[in-house]
Amino acid sequence: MSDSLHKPRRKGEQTRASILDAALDMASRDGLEGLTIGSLAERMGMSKSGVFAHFGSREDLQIDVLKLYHHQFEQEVFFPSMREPRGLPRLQSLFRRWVERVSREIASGCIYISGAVEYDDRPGPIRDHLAGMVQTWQRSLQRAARQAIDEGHLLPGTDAEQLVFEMYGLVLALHHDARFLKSPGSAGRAQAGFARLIAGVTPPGRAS
Amino acid sequence: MSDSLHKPRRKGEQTRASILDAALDMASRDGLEGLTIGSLAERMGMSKSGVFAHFGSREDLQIDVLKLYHHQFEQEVFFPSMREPRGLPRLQSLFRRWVERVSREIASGCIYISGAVEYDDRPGPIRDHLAGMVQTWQRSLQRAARQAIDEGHLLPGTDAEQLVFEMYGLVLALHHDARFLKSPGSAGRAQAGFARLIAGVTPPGRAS
DNA sequence: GGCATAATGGCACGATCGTTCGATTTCCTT
DNA sequence: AAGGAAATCGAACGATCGTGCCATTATGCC
Repeated sequence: MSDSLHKPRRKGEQTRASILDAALDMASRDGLEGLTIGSLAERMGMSKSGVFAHFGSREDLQIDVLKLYHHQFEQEVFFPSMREPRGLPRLQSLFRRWVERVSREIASGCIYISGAVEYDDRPGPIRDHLAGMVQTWQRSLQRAARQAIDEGHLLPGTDAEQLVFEMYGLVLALHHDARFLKSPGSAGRAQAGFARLIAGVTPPGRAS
Repeated sequence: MSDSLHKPRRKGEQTRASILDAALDMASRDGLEGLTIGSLAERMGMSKSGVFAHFGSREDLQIDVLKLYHHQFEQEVFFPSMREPRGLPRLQSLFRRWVERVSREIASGCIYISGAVEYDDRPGPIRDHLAGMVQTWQRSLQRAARQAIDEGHLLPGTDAEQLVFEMYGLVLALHHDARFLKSPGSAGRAQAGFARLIAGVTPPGRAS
């Protein structure tokens, strides 16, 4: 489970890593703002100050959780898709892996999505980090879409930003319906929506 | 501003109504869970207990805020659209007024959307009320979509639930990009996405 | 204009929060 | 094995939260 394959020279570093793992899990469930040092310490079987000592402040802890989430997201969604051939295959892989990850996260929750609501009106370093990560992700999708257009996989004149806007909407709807409304089949709906979205901007005569 | 056109016989009723107005505004900004009796009292220029006395508990206050929001949403989006001719015009009116309302709410926020994230893993009466309202709204959209199919405005075999899933996604993306990322032009993207969505399930040869 | 009643304020309680500080235990190196 | 550094604990602080209780003020009817 632990994503820390770094050298655990000191013991404190590996406890810190396992604290971060637990914090990420709790923040996925209750939101970054719902992450509390007391409950985190209780889950770790440590004292509050023992946990606290590993991070300069709660805000630093939250930011570290954010960075860990970003790292996992990259490893699971972004990098594997970048090994797909550029153009439509890569764009499709990005979306498919994204949907698969969010679907698997239904029991816990996606921090990019919950964080967007938690920090949409709460300025500060956490919001800045989060917004930067989300924008990075959206720009990656836009770049893949533009490449698909350049490769001739999608119709010329296709609006890449509009495409990504609607892709993001499909994942948001998936997260909303599956996690909040507990509605089954949402992942399929997201995939179906994406298929129709792509079909609308694909030159005639192609196989998926 | 006050949505209470009810007879303010007692004075307490109208202060209660103005408290609710302020509470709705604050909850739109900071979320239902961020709504605090202390700050609400400060904004009203009252004591905490003075505010508290109007509601049996904070939870009751939150639920009343929810009901007020639901009422306003109905008045502004649902009822006016129901006066449109059944079928595609009504469905389009529902979406257009919905987008317009969420666009106007960008400075404050949509409680249906923020609440979905806040209460996706927090059982209780608030979640139950909220989920009921959202499901009611989705079912209204589905009914309008089915009627549009029955009227022949949309292709037979169109999946109404899939249509509403994607409509909801467009509004979620609008809320996300506009409110969190402060990205301009999101309302236009939502409208464009809806136009494309409808065009895909419309029989050939029609004017909007 | 008095009087019952409603509306509001003042104050305190207990819980929880992030954070600090000093003592104490555990680790790692030589 | 010993000693210094790192890690952890225990207790407390101040702030904020929702809530209960009782006194006080304002309201509206006869």
